[in-house]
Amino acid sequence: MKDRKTVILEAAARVIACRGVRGLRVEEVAAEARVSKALVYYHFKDRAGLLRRTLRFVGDRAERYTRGGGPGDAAPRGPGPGDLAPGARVPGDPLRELERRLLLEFQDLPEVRENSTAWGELRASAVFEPELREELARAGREWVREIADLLGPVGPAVPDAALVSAAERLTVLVEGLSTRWLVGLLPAGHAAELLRGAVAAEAEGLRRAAVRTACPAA
Amino acid sequence: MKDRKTVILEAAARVIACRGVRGLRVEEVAAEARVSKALVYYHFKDRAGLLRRTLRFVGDRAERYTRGGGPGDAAPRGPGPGDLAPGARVPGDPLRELERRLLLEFQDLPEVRENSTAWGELRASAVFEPELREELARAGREWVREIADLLGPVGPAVPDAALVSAAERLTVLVEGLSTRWLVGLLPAGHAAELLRGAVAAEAEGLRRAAVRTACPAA
DNA sequence: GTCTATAAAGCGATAGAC
DNA sequence: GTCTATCGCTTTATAGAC
Repeated sequence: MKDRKTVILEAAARVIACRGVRGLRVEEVAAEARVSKALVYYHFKDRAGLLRRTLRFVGDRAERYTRGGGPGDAAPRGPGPGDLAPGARVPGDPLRELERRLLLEFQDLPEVRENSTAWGELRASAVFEPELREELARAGREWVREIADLLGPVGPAVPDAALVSAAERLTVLVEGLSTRWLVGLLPAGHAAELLRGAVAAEAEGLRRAAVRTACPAA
Repeated sequence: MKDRKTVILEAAARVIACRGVRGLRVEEVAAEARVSKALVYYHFKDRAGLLRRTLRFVGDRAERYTRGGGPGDAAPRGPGPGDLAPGARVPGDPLRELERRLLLEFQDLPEVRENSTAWGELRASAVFEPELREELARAGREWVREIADLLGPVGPAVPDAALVSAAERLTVLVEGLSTRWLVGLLPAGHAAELLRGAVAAEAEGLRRAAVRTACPAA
């Protein structure tokens, strides 16, 4: 049972996806949600409030499709092999699992495009609006932590700092590729290929680091 | 002898650096340049014209500090070893030269910040404004080509496609790191460290690719 | 909670004098 | 080329009825 407030948030997400944060007009959101302008102000106080809540709303959705899981999710049906038992972590190559996870950002689904666009806008806007930075930083840390954990199994005894550095590079790269993909400068297939190359390069680097840690003499 | 037109362009670059492309107000540019609003319209026709010319102006400046060169330049005094004879290409390790080149984007100079900010805005805006894409694509291709050429010397007989892929990843990474740096989420030192790690990982990957090309049996 | 109507402000753009 | 003054549209935000 969707209340009007949620309807407005979904509408705002769609508007941001095609006009950008700074192109968002309260009136257009109201029209998209089929409510009056005044109702938007009633629920969200002002334009800035609407923006804040929409960004959080979008962030919550991203967690849903990102960690495959709960019922009712938009099934993250990656480009990989066939389906998996629900909830089962992919057993095979941990690198493949990591790739699959990162490639979710390039699914051509409306929800994914909306989320990627909104996050791109958030990043870009944060350069000029300091109050957006904390949320951005928090989301970034979680995202890096998740990827670092997925990187762990590539080899035994890799120092955590190295995992985090590699994860930081990979997440930054995914963000950049995502922007280019959204702009239309980079087909999803090419983005995927570049990403796989980076994953391979980072994994190789980590294995070498592990060797140096294990036997510093080498 | 700066004419008013140039003064206005410089003012516009500063305004973009602290308000963003989409936060730019013609009136603020006029005030920053200490001229009347009408004069801005006289020289640039309308807001869009001002934006176009400012972006080109900023792009030209970037080439100046990026390829070290002509007289009167802001000397690109990197964090590396001491000065070099003017015009001399660094002779030593080609990887160091590449790193130096990429690290120029993190110099804490007003001009560099302004340029990075403006390009970040251009990228972000292009998601919603298709007419910006061509210039973005052209600049991107040149930048990738330059980095690919710098990557060439890491090993003999590396296929060009591999160089281009690595260069694409590195440029995307630099853009992403630059954004985080501008936002204040990432100190320049940490950005430099991550970048060095990526350069090392990519170089190692290229060397392995070269080996596979040379003796496919391996 | 939701609407219609309207106030108030912001901002791009132009007219016309010098 | 440069200024002052102003027009007119767009957009945010509020008042007040239901």
